[in-house]
Amino acid sequence: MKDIKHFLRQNSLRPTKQRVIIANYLFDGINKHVTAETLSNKLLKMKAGISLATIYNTLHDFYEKGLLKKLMINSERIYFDTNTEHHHHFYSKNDQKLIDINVDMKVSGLPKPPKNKKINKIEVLVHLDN
Amino acid sequence: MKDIKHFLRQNSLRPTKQRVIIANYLFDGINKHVTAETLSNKLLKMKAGISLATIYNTLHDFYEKGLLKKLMINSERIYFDTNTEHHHHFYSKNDQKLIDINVDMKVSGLPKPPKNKKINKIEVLVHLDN
DNA sequence: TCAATACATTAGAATCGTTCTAAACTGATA
DNA sequence: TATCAGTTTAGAACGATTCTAATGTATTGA
Repeated sequence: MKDIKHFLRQNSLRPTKQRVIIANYLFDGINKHVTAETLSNKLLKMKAGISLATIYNTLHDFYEKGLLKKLMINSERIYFDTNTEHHHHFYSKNDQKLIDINVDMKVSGLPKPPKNKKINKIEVLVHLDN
Repeated sequence: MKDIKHFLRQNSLRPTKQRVIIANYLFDGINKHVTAETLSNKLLKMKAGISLATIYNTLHDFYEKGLLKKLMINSERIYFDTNTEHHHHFYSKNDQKLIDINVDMKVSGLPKPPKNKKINKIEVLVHLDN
């Protein structure tokens, strides 16, 4: 796709074959949460012969350009989120699945941060049963 | 310590030398956040010759008995928290340090959970700059 | 008290997600 | 279109964690 190439160039990323394929999938307008593994599986199904190393490289390249958000939900794998706006998540441990919470939420009763520290951002993770 | 042995027995854990040493350190009344690595370092300083395997085993044994909470803050290591009450955290990525938030906080504006799912718990992580 | 045994500890190997390496390849540029 | 910086790749390396299986120890019940 032309616009994906343009999009990559705009973000100082050479539109290589692999990056175009991955970007096309990730930025198709539907927000996604992927890990290197889930992305690899998806690409295998699409018969895009992209090596695991490139998948890792590309996710990190995109992350460094601010095209992806990194989520640290559990310590087993790193999730990348195509929704880079500040938002929160439902997390179902059972399904290993994340769901965006796109509504505004307020946290009240927050204590002062420790001396010399400033609050950067507040992350709310809503764990789901079942 | 007598009471630590008793405490371990109460939790169906044999009070072995290693478990007594580790429990004595972890449950000395001061809440702690440890990883296998930080605990290992601490024990090395105390010249308690406890193998890494035992440290992992013990942390998991304590966790399984509900004596520790597992925290998934970043994906590099697993944190164990001696404060097993429901509470939140400040997190300084810079210092790789966690600070308990023990006051009550309220989250408002939460959307309905997805169908057939129930909210288990809400975790608030306050990221600190600097 | 002591032998039997069930449970714990340990060193080192294995595992698994991720990163690194260095050689081959390719998009951009002049 | 030749050059070259940036990219891809297979496979090695890495680091946290788990496993293995041999050795050690707390508990039990006679």
